[in-house]
Amino acid sequence: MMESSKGFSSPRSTAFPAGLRVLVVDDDPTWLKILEKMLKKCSYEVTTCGLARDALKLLRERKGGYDIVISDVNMPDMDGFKLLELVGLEMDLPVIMMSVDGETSRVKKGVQHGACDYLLKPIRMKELRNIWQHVFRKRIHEVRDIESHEGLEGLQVTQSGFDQFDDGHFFSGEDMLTPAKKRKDLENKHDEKDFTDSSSSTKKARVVWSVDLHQKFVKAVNLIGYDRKDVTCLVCSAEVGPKKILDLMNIPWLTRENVASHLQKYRLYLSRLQKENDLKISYGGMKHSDLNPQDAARALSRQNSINFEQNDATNCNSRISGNNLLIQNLNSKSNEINPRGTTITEKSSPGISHSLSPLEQEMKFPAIDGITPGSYSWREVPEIQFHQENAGNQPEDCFRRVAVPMGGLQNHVQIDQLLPVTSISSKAQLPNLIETKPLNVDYAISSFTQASPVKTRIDSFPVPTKIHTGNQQAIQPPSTNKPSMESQAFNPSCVTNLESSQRNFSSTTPESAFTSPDEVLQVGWLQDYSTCLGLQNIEFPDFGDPSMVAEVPMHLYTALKFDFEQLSDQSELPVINQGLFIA
DNA sequence: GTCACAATAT
DNA sequence: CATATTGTGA
Repeated sequence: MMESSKGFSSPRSTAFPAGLRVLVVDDDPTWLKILEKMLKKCSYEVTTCGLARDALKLLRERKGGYDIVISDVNMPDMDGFKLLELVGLEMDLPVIMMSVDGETSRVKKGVQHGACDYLLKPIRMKELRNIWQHVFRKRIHEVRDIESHEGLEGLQVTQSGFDQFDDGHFFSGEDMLTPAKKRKDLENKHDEKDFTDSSSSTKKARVVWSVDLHQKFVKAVNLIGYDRKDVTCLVCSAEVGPKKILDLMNIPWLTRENVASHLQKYRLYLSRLQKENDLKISYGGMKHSDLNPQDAARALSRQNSINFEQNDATNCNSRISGNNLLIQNLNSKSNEINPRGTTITEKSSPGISHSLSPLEQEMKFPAIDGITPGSYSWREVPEIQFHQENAGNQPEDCFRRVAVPMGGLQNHVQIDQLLPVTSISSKAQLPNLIETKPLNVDYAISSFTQASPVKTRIDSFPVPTKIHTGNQQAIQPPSTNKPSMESQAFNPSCVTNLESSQRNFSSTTPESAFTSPDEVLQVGWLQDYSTCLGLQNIEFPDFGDPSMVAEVPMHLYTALKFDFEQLSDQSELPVINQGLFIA
């Protein structure tokens, strides 16, 4: 820290870039001279060094005596990369590498291993003039890190995996396949613990509103307005505030802001639904205007807690079923349909004209909407799956198996930096596998395996008993990482169990249940809290994870869509209609 | 480029 | 606390 602070703070007199203390290392005296001259022209404070060894010595002796290092790659006494490594480990200074050739692999290597820049000789003034940016950038990161120092510790768990390179083998012969975009460095061991760590820990963990988490959220809301008749209303009313919800949810790591954000999204979602409903209704001819729906809802009275679920369930069905219908409606009755709130409105959809477009989109994807990563319907997942099962969709089947592993991964918090390469690869692979080789589950799984561990998500989802042995951790702080999931993920038995459990479920509740609107409602009801939630969590954990569901191939969605259309057709969600907020 | 989401700003 | 804006990943 000392070093960083003194950084450019010392030359207070001059504007920041000026006085930047640069250490230049190059075995070629000529270049050394040239660089020195150029750098001085930039008003930098220059120190030159013909030997990497000496440079290192200087750096060690005067910790914090330099702001940045510029080093040639090819040097007799020590490989430039080695110097880079040591500097990175010991003082975490920005290092710029340079060489005459721009061989890609070499540049790559330099950057991968922490060089903040790689310059090719001949070096021009303008390149040097700007090097201060690296110091500045680092500085900024430091500040950020300090500020957001909080709970991240636990999160860093998986970190880059690069951490333990401090021993010499840092640079093995070839390039490492994983481009560490940012150099994560070394432990702060050595005295100077500068919390600097600049590059890495920069990002904050994002809260992922998994189904599970959302359920807690909903529950909390219901608790607040127990006597309310209509949840939608409730949610949108002021008495529900984020603070209260947060308290009721009782999830330590969650912040009020998190809840507020989610609430906002949820409200938006509800309002959107309402609109859809209205449209549908009017289209259907039943001038809606009221009642039945309300009454029904009222009947639920004290169970309004359930309303939520109900609503959701219903909505979901309607939405799904509606697709085509709705769209048509829109076209004919474009009325007030101003789809979403202002925010979203702006997003006029492509091709389609006027106000319809936005809505159209919604309608178009509703089915997907719920499944889409991050979007998860507020509760319909299980049903969808259901139909899939019935449909006996091949790919689906496969998909499910593959997906299972992830079910346990429900994550509430996600660390951005980690995902990069791996997560991508896994995603890329899965779909293909599913589609092309439906039967080759093993293959899929295995490949998945490789990817998944890296995927850094914090597992916290109460996994189905059958699959996972009990749900030890209902909610847990981001800090916990569950290695267990890995093993679980690939345990074949999991798959089997899950499947059977699903079967059971299906037999219990025949698809017919979904045929009529009422029934839909009932089902939703039945399931309500204990049941519904239970089922969701226990029976269909895999579907609980949005990310996983996301892997479902498009055609599947399509298929589903149809199913639902037939099943619930005009079903109007009684409950939903209720005065959704604001209206 | 678009979209949804969550974070953050107002 | 509500709502608008921004940043980000897909």
